[in-house]
Amino acid sequence: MNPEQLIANLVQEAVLKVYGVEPSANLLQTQATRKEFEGDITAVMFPLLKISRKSPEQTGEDIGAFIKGSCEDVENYNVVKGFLNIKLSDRYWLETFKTISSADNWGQQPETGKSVMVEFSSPNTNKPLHLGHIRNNLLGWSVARLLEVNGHNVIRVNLVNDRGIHICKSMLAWQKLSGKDTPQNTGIKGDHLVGKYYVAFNDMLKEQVDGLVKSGMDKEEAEKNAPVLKEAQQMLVKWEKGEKEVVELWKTMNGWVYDGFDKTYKRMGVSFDKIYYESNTYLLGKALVQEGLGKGVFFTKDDGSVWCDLSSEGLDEKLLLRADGTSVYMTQDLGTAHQRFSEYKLDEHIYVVGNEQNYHFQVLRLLLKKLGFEWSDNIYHLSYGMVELPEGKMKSREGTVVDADDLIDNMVNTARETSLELGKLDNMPVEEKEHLFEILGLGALKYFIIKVDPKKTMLFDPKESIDFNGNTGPFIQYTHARIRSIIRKATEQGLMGRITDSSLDPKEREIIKLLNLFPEKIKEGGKEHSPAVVANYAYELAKEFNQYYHEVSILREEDSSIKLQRLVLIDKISAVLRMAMGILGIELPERM
RNA sequence: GGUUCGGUAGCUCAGUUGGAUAGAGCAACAGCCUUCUAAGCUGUGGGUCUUGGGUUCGAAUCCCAACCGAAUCACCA
Repeated sequence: MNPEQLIANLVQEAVLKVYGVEPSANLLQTQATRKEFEGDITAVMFPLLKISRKSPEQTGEDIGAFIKGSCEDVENYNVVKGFLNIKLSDRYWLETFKTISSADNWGQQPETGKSVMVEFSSPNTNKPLHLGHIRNNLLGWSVARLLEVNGHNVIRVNLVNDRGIHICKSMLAWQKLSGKDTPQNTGIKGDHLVGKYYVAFNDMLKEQVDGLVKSGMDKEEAEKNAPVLKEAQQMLVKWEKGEKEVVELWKTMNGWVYDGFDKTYKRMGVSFDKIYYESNTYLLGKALVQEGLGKGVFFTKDDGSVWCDLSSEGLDEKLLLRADGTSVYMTQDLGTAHQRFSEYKLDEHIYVVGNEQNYHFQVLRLLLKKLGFEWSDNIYHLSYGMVELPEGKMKSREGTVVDADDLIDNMVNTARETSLELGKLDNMPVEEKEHLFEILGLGALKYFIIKVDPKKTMLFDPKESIDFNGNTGPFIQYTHARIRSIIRKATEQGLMGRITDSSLDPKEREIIKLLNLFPEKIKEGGKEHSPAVVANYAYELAKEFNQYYHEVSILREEDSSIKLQRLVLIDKISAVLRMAMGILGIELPERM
C-alpha cells in the first residue's frame, strides 16, 4: 500500500480509538517528511485538534504512541510542533522495493480502453521547421507517450497546412528565379529549398513596394498592389480552380518539403499515425454551419456572411462563412473535430498548439457546445508559450528564427567536441560514437525544452542549452551510463541476483521512496498534460543516484548480500530512468 | 478596453490536495580524481516569492485589487 495512504488509515483508526470520533477524510493530511527531520511520512495534527481538544504536541504524542503499538511497520515516531513524523521499518521499505523491482515496466498502467487523439506539429509547407516547432513536437510526443503509459490508446496526428497564399509565394518565386532547381540537383534539403524561395519572394515584394513608395504611392497601398503579390493571388485562384500546371508544381514542391520534414521528424524521433492535409479538409464544416443556422445559434448578416454572437460569453462576434460562402479556419476546425470524433470514437482530443491560438480554441469549444456536441468538453488545448531568444523574439521576417535542423546539428557538434575533449571514448567504434553524439546532442536539446512548464514563455539561450553540467539531459544520460557500467561488471562477476533482506542506508531509503513515487508522478503529468513533471523527476532520481554513488561502494563491499541489494537497486534506477526519459523521447546510452 | 496566461536568488527554472527554516542548476568562491566513469560529489555566499489587502492555526500556493510583462480580440491559418 502507498505509504501515505497507510499512515492516513492508521491515524484514522487512532483518532477513533483514542478520541472516540471518526475523522472525515479531509482531516487526515499526510506528506513526505522533510529531509531535516527523522521519519518517512508526516501526519499533520492541526486539522485534528478540534477532535482531540488538546495541544498539537499532545495530539501527536497520543496518535504516535497508538499507531506505533498497532502497526509493526511503524518503527518509530517523533513530534515536532504539530507534525507527527513516522518512521517506517526497513522491512516495509524492502517489501515496497520488492514490488517495484518485480514489475517489468514500473509505472505502466493497465489498459483503460480510452482513445485519445493528440494533434501536434502542424507545420506550413512554405518553410522549414523552427525552434517553435521543436517545442511543439517534443510536447506532443511526450504527452502522447504519457497518455500511453497511463493506459490509453493514443492516435498521433499532424495537420499540415499545405494550401493558401503562402505556398503560392514560394512557388511563384521558384518559377521566376529558377524554374529548375530541385533538392537533387542543388543538394539542398527540400524544405530548406522551398523556404529559400519563400524568403526570396518577400525580398522581391519588399523591393517592389519600396519602388512604388518612391514613385509616390502610399505604403499601405503599395503593399496591396505590388505586382508579385497580385501574381501570387492569381496563382492561388488557379490552384483553387485546379489548373493542371499550378497543381503539378504545388505537388512537386510540397513533395520536396515532405521529404525534408520526414528527415527532421525522424531525427527528432517523432512520427504520426495519420497526417491530415488542409487541402483535403478545408471545405469541412460548412454543413455544421448550416446546422447551426437551423438551430438558431448562428445568424446571417446583410451581406450574407454567417456569424456567431459570443458577446454573452464576454467574447466578440465570430465569422464562420464569408459573404461569398467560403469558409475560414474556424469553419474547418469545427468540421475536422466533428469528423475525428465520429470516425475514431474519441474520448479525448488534445491539440498541441501555441498560446497565440488560445482565443481560437476557446471559441472552438464554445461553438461546438452551442451546436450541442457533448464531446465539446473533451477537447483540450495544450497551449504552450513562445520560445524566446536572448536577443528578443523570433520573427521569421527579420530572419531571427532558429532553424530546427541547424540547431540540432549544432547541438550534436557540441556534444562531439565536448566528448572528444573529455577523451573517454577512445576505444569506442566510430559508428557507436556518432550515435552517442547524436543522442547526447538531442538529449540536451529535448531535456532543456521539456523541463520547463509548457504554458510559460521560455528563454532559449543556445550557450546555456549546450552546457552539459547540472540539470541537463546529458547529466541523466551520464548517470545511466555509469549505472550500466557497474551492472556490466557485476554481471561479468556473476553477482546479479535477487534482493536479500538486510538493513537500509538512509540514502537507499530515499531512493526507494523516490522510485515508489514514479507512478504517481506520471499520472499527475498525464492529468496536467505536463511532461515537465517527468523531466524534473528524472533529474531528481539521477541526482540521488550520484550522491549514493559517492557515499557507498557498490561492487567493493565485503558483505556480498549488501552488494546484491545495491545492485538490484541501481539496476532499477536505470530502468526507471529509461522509462521516464523514454516518455520524453530521450535515449539513454549504455556507455559514454 | 475585453479575454487568456505569466511575475520565485544576478541568470535559467522547480516548488505536490494550503503545512515545518522556499529548492535545484548556471555564474562566484573553497575543497575532493592510486578506489565501481570527475559530463560527478561536498561546502560557502546569494530571497520583501512584484505590491497591498483578505480568508485561517498556517499562504509562494486560495480570493480581491493594483502594478509589470506576454499572447490574442482578422473576411490569415
